[in-house]
Amino acid sequence: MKSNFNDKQIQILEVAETLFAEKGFDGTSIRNIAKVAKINIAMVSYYFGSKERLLESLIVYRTSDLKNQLENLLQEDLEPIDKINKLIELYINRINSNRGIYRILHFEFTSKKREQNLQAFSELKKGNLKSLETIIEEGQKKGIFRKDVIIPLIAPTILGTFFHFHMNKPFFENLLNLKTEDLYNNYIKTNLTKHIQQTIKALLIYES
Amino acid sequence: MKSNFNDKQIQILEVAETLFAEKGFDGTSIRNIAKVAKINIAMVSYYFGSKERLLESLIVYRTSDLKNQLENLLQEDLEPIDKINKLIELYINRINSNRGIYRILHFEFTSKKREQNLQAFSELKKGNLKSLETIIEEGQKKGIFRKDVIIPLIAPTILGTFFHFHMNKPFFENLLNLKTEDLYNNYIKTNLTKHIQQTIKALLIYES
DNA sequence: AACAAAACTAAACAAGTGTTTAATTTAAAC
DNA sequence: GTTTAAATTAAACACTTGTTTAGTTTTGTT
Repeated sequence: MKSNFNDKQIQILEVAETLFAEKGFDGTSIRNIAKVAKINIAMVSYYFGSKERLLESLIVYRTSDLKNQLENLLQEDLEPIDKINKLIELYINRINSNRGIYRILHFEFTSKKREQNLQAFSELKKGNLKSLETIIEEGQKKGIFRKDVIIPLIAPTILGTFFHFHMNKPFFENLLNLKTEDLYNNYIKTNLTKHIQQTIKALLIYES
Repeated sequence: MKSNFNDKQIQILEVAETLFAEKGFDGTSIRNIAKVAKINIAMVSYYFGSKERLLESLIVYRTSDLKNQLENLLQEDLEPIDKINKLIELYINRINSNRGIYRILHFEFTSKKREQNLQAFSELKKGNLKSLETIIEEGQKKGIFRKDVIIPLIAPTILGTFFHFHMNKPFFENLLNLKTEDLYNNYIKTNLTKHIQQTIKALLIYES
């Protein structure tokens, strides 16, 4: 699918992404965006209509291909537990390399202020949940996964663990001695991902 | 410990808590607070000095007694796994009935804008982690808990799961048919808490 | 009752907000 | 090369922001 945005729009969107992620939607002004993107302040209204619509465009711009990635994973010929592990890796990787937009989604679309624009985002989440459900039910049929787990709560455990870690970045950088950005990213890719995989595996396979 | 705030200050703090939680710090104006609290707009500056200092005061006002609760739990005569379960219950309960301030902490103190005020909050987190560590090491010594878990990542799993659930409240209300506030709260107290306890137990006890 | 400190108020302040306007420059089409 | 549309601009718009000021009212103390 070709992007519907031209170069200038993309330039604005990416500056907006950084600033919204850093200082929040309300904490970022159009003049702020314009200055960093080196454009005139009227260009935001010209291209996107309003600040609010700029945010909507940003979400469309960033979340359009996750669905495909998940569907491809479902088709792969793997054991359920390996699919789960791959799904976790996919999620963490994707969110971690698109921190900006996910931080924004996490922040802006949970406040009462913007409940309306929620629908597209909600559909995305429902689709993701469906994928997870398919994999787990597959494992349950095969007798590998326990059946008394609450599937919709597994997503919060996967994503919540990552987010809570990342939201407290300065705290964990200090605690775990992750002095450079590389060390921090590496810790996420190895230890944190492993921890989440280990947790979900234990939850799904453990028999009391 | 007697509160350092007088009635009027507490009145302002509680209105600020609700509004900050609903619309964020930047999304809430002093005039907004003043209107809801039915006070003059100058009173915020008069009592707290500034909007920023009002936020600081709010955090002090709300997070002063968690430490004691945790220390009492540590002293109780319980099996490690029961202590863990009780700790999870304590956390969820507490955060759930103080949603406002924890939402604010979660939102405002993870952005670059307010990294300075982070210290007191960081100390609180370190203390909490220490408590969790004590319990888990006790279980490991007794041979009940596995030893290859990364303890600092367990807190993100507990708190992150709850937060991610709560941050997506409208989504889960819809998905799980929790039409009233009571149903939603009850789901947290029973199913969500159970899910987290089950997850952590599986993680700590599971042997591959 | 007289005084002083605290509590409270309306008004003003300077600065910043998102958006619109009208004019100008650039690019594309013929 | 002229015409037409798109892109870009500086300036202005009306409004909101956090904070301060200079009073007034209330409260407590002697």
